[in-house]
Amino acid sequence: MSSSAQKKSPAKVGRPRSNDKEKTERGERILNAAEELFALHGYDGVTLRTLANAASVDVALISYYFGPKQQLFDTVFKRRAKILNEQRLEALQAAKEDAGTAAVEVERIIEAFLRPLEVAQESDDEGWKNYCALLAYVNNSAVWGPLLMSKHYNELVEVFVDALRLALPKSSDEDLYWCYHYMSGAMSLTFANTGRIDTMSKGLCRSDDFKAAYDRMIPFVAAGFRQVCG
Amino acid sequence: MSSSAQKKSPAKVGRPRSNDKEKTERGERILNAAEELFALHGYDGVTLRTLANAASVDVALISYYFGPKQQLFDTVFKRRAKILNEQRLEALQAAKEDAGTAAVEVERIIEAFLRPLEVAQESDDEGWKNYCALLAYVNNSAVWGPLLMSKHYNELVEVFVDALRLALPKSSDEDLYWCYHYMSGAMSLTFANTGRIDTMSKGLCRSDDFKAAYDRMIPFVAAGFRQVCG
DNA sequence: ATTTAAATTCAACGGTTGTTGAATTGTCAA
DNA sequence: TTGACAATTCAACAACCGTTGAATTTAAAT
Repeated sequence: MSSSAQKKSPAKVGRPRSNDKEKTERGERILNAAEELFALHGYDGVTLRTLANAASVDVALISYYFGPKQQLFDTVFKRRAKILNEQRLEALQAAKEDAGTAAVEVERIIEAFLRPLEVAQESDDEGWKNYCALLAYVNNSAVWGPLLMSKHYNELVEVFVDALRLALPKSSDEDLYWCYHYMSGAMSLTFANTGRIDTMSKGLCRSDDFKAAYDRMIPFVAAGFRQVCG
Repeated sequence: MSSSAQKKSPAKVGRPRSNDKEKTERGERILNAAEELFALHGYDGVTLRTLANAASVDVALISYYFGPKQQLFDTVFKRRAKILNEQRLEALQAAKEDAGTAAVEVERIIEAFLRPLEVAQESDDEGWKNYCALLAYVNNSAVWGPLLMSKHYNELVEVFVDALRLALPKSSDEDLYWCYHYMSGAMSLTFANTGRIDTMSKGLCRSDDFKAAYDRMIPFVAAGFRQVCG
């Protein structure tokens, strides 16, 4: 009889046959698992071996595909940023067209900014929920935030602040950016999905009731903008 | 000639003379450095050796004083929670006394909840700024949040939600808790002090201009509460 | 049919991790 | 004075870290 305590499958070496392909490719599986684990434990809380295990892949394959760990993190973060920005810009564009020559209302702008995130978090693709949690981590990190957020989201912010400036003509830019900051914070904590509101409210509210979260968040934020920037 | 590349001081072994005592005791120095490093890099991003170096202390001393790493983290988080809660409850109590038999106004409640944090962040004791950043980290972490936030801050939350319920008698508890959640998020991102608003606003706003942050945050949040819970 | 390249596993590398035990030096009470 | 104990350093532990090179198998190109 062979060696005892044999835990893993035989694991054949070499390039695999192309006919026995898996449902999701290995590269994608690594990114999905990385998304989830980085969001949950942060950059330093995830080891490549844990990740490899979660993705059912050999450790060395991660480096082979994505280079050093930092570069993998970058790739994960970048992956969904483009899609998200497009959806939000599209929503803002639609609001602009509805408004015609008039300035878009504050509520509509906030709606265009936030609602796509509800859609993402409620998506069948579980990965979107993980990505949002990752976004929360990066946004709140003094190490990653300044690099990654600016690089991938500053352009979007400019467009929305421009729209808000038109909707709130009496406001100063200083007021506008601070209010944007509060909105960003409220959004981030919703992303983080920590389950804290569940225990706080003794089960009355649920962290993953995204409809409830965004239906209230949009009027909350809009009223805040009007108050400070009106 | 002795060994070259001698970097550290001689480092005498054994208990030090009690007359050559340092300005801040070693135990306290460890906690201060831990506060700063954990806030900046998260739990897994800090090694005990880095910490020991930052606190000018031998690695083994950390375990000697505070036990395993997790326990140290707990101790750091716990240290300032009590003081902070007391100051906020005091502020709320003062507002209640001003109001007499009437319910306290929303603005005053939010003020009592948030203003002590501005005071803390502006304190001469740099440690308070670090603690706030740590609070942001814990609050946004799905790993630490549920444990530590509930343990040390749930009682305070109850008191403030009770006050808000009185100030907004038409509101449902569900609305109240969600609005509290948005406030908590806006506050957390301000704590995090990532410097992102600086680059976003091209230098117009500064992350560490706490007066500017809280002077706008209080009316922003109050208006949000009124809108959703009015 | 041969060669080249891609995809994979395995084993190892030097370095780092949290933690502990032994040794050392000082304090303080008996 | 002695003895218990507190505070500190040092050295070492096994485990784990990210990364790389060699070997192997298959696919694709010539």
